[in-house]
Amino acid sequence: MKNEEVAWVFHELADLLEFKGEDFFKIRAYRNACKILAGLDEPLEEIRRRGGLAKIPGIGKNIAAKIEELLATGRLKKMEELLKEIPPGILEIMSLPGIGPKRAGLLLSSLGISSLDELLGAAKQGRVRGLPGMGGKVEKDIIKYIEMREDRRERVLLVTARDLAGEFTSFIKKLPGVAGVDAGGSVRRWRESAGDVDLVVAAADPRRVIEAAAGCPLVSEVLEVNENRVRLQVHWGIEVDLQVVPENQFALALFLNTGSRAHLQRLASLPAAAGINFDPSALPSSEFFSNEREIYARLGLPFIPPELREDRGEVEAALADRLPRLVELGDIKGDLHMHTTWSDGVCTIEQVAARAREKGYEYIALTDHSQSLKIARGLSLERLKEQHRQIRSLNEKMDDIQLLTGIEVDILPKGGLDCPDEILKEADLVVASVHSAFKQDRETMTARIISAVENKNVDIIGHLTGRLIAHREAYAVDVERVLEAAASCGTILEINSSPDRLDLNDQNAARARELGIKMAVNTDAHDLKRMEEMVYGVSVARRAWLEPDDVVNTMPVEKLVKFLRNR
DNA sequence: GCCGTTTTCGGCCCGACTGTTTTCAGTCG
Repeated sequence: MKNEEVAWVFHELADLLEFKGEDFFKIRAYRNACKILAGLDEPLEEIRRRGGLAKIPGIGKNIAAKIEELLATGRLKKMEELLKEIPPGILEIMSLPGIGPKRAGLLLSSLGISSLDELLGAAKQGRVRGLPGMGGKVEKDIIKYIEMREDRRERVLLVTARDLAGEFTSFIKKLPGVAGVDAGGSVRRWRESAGDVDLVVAAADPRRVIEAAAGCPLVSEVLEVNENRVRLQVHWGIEVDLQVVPENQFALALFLNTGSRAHLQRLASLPAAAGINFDPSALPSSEFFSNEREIYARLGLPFIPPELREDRGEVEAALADRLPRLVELGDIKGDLHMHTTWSDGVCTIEQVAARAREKGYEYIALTDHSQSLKIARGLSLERLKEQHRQIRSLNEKMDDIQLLTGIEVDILPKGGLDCPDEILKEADLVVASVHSAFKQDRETMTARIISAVENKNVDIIGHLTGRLIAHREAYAVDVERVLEAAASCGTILEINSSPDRLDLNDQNAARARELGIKMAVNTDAHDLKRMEEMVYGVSVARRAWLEPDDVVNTMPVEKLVKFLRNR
């Protein structure tokens, strides 16, 4: 079992216990374990082998034993017992915004509702309003959120699609007769979510590859087969579309498969495109290309990176030879938004710094939460000062990486920041973000965020819109007005790399670039594993046409420090 | 359920918002 799968069991266990009304602290211990396990960068199997499970901070004897059981049997007795008394649909109901254990319990006991379908039906018949504590608004929200979920059921986060593409690719690669395999489609263009995973395989014998692929342990069902394509349902709730082509058609197939449709249509309209069939079903073609560069050259164009292939002006830019030199992961020299055990992170400053050094970063900023965010153990002013003292003293001991003192300060509901200016002034770097009162009206929220943009001590605005992809809408905020304010104040905007945030998104980041705003691509990591998510933020930057100069954390350390000081 | 140099029990633990109320329960981050 993978770490994430084990972590997920504890997440569900916590939900079930919450439904039962068990002890708050016990539930919190499970939730905490879930967070810790998901953040480990060593496989649990290995930790178990050397008997280290109970030594993980936050994992005690009981949870360690449950992990053992899961790794050994793939099951958890306690979980199975709970599921005997609680219908599994309850977990889905509880995951709706505004529905917690109490309301889920009430729905079950008074209306016998134990699935989203039943709940939707009851809400539409107006049977939910009238239950104690639930009125028309709750009922309307229930309908809204369930329908929203159904709309999105077909798509998964990019990170999930990429993980799946990776696993499937390595399975296919090992098959005999396979000369190459790569993912196309939205996965290759790094769109924020994907409807399926498109794989292109180079092999002489399609039937053999298709048969073997259908036997991959990830596959739950074969949906459709023809002579060189197969559509497979995978256990992760997503489909894989596999196309097998002869090796000399691979580049063209991957190109056509990558899309987007709009990009291909735009290319097809070029005079130089005469003779090329842009319909993927026209393969095999009579023209051969050994790579995509040759295809673009044949069209009279320089290579266009997949992230740009959206028909947002990239073809015109290519024709004029004015494609951007896109920022790359290798350009990133540090991470400016990270959490440690001082607030809600699971690693110490030393652990984070050591990993950053391994990654070749020149600097990192430690930005733990501010005092108001109690749930994240936000730092009191005293603790903040103490942390900054520790960072400075650690800094003196390390000559190959610079640790910047920082804070992620809350932007308070009424505007203003959760930390006095004289203290913010002392920090090397200040990220300001909204973490409360998400439902304020557009005017209030916009003014609130602009108040932070205009504060001279704020360097970066964190995750500007607060959206969680497929889970929570952005706050009602007039992004354009905030961007204008940021442009005029010189405030940096964050591209948060967390795969469920990606906030700014590509379109907002592109607009910010037009306005001359500098951006910072940050992970907001709470553990070592999430430090690896930088690549997702970089992908947003690339889709937004950002060059290294647009991104402040491509600067070498001296330049960055000077830049921050002179802002 | 976890933790501990004040250590094997007792502490961990918050405030704001929302929709429903007419004084508050439930949810959330």
